[in-house]
Amino acid sequence: MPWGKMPRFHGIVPPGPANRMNIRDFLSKRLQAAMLAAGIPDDCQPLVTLSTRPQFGDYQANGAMGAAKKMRTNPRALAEAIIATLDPGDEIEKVEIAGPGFINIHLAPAWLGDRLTAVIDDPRLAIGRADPAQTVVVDYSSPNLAKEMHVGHLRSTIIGDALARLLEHLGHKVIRQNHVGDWGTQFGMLLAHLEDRETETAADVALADLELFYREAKGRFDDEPGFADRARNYVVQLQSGDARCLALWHEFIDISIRHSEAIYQRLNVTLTRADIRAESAYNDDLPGIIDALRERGLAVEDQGAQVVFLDELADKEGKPQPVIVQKSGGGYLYATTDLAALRYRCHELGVGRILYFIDARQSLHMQQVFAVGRHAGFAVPDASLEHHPFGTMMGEDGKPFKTRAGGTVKLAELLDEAVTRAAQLIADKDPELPTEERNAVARKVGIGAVKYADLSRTRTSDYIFSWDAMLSFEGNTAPYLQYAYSRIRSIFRKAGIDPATLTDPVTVVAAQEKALSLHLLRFGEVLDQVARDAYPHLLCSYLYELASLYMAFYEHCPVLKADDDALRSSRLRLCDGVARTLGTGLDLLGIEVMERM
RNA sequence: GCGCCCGUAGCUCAGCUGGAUAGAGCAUCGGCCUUCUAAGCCGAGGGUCGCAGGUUCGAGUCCUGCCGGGCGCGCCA
Repeated sequence: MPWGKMPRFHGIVPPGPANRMNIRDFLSKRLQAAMLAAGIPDDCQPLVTLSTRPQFGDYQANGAMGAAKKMRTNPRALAEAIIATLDPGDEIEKVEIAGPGFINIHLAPAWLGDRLTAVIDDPRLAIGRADPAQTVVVDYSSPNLAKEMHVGHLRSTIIGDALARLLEHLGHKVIRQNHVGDWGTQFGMLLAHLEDRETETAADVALADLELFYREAKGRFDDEPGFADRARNYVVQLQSGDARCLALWHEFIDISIRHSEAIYQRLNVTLTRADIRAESAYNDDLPGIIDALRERGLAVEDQGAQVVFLDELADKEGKPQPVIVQKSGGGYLYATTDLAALRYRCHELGVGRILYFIDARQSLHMQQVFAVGRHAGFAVPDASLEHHPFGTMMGEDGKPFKTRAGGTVKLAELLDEAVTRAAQLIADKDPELPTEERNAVARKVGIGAVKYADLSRTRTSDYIFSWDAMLSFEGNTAPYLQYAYSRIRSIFRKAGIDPATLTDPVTVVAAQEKALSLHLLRFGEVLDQVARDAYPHLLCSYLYELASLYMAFYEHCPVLKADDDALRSSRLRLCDGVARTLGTGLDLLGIEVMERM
């Protein structure tokens, strides 16, 4: 926005239903204004953060120390000068100076209660819709259709889905792109094997175990004389559009897609067949990509291949590193396909932002695709191209993950085990739950635990796969959050109250209520941060802390048996706010909640 | 050789533009179910934040070097 068109504020407006400013930003602006009034240069930041301990208030401003250094003055005296000019309004109850010049801010409980009441009154919990909305492509999951989905596919699928849900919730137009691998040499191998198998049994039966089918084909490819040649011949025929090969290929792809669809459905992942835009969809575009690169002088022939050398991809000595876009035999590579996909997304889908959730090992590849894509004009200049990498899954020995047999753990097996264990636990804890409900709860708990175990880790780090951690139902896990939700719903069920009918204000009295209120008011801030940085673990941490604070509140503050009616209705509303925040947050992570568990 | 990521409690991990006494979960030990679901709550022990320098009033966080682990670096995807 040009400066001239900036709205003119005659004061710093506190957060309210009409604006989405979070408390920290609000306090920052209020502090900044006070600093200016105290004669502090405007390049000094107030540095407002959450306080580390209750005795240091709710928020603290650490900017006085830095400013004092710049001004060569005493930091405590400067802090005094700042709070002398600070307008506390109705929002700030008390401001104190501590240590070398920390400014500790205590918010007014009455204001917190008013603010929280407004948030709870809002069906969207004061989470606004982006204006203008952005068109965002989220590229995720993208399994190889030659094989069955295994635990290694979890990260991209689940993290990508969480971001797609979140961006949609924030009002953006999200286009999911499942860039499945359905093309290339390995499919020749599978087709040759499929053709042989089809004569003896139905393809569906042969493909009941995709992984086994792949291994059989691979085995024949490596050992059986003549098989590899047949496989390669299939690839050539496939790419030249041979009808019989295409029919066979379609049959295989269809079965493989049905498998991944079944996994998505079990995982509560929003991807559908309509979101698939496979590698093969770009097959006809590939010659044009090479032509365009050559016309612009970007691709040159080198050792028989078409290669792009870019200065910005140079090594330390300034020697440009190669990006091969066409093999010496004329074949295309996945860089070529990714460039075609990039062009399609930028020029046909018209995106403002593309998020790729792809393994960190492909960082260099993504960097190359982005760089070449920009130079070639496949990417539009104002589109944000973002690779959000994730780490490698390691075994318990700290080395890349393999099962004892040397293979991978199938996703379907992991999910089965999770649901089975959850069902067992429910049978022990609550044998009276009707069978149908028990199954539904077991599914939500088991699947939720698996997803949360993955989502709650920092995306970029390598991580260790452990059955126990994946299938734990205690501590910082999805079931803990679901349990907190169910406990709240149980209160409303017991009281026979529909929380949507409540209109009473929240009054913040007990310490547990204050901590809970402050935390609830940070929800929007966390969502914005996750939408920007694509780190779902931040939302997990937020929700876990919310549930923790609620559990403490639950133990210490009776709701239905509160001392008086006003307190009772205030606490009921607080419960409702927590339940809806937990429910919304978990839904954005693709994790379901339940009325009882 | 070059590049990217990582190294925090016995184990698995957080640690938000550098802030005050580095936090959780699991595991261990001790309490709490005649009161809204004990998948819970309260408490205890457990750390030279890989090592060494540097910048800073202040470093787990920033810079340099080293050690250790993972990954990537021309015709696989």
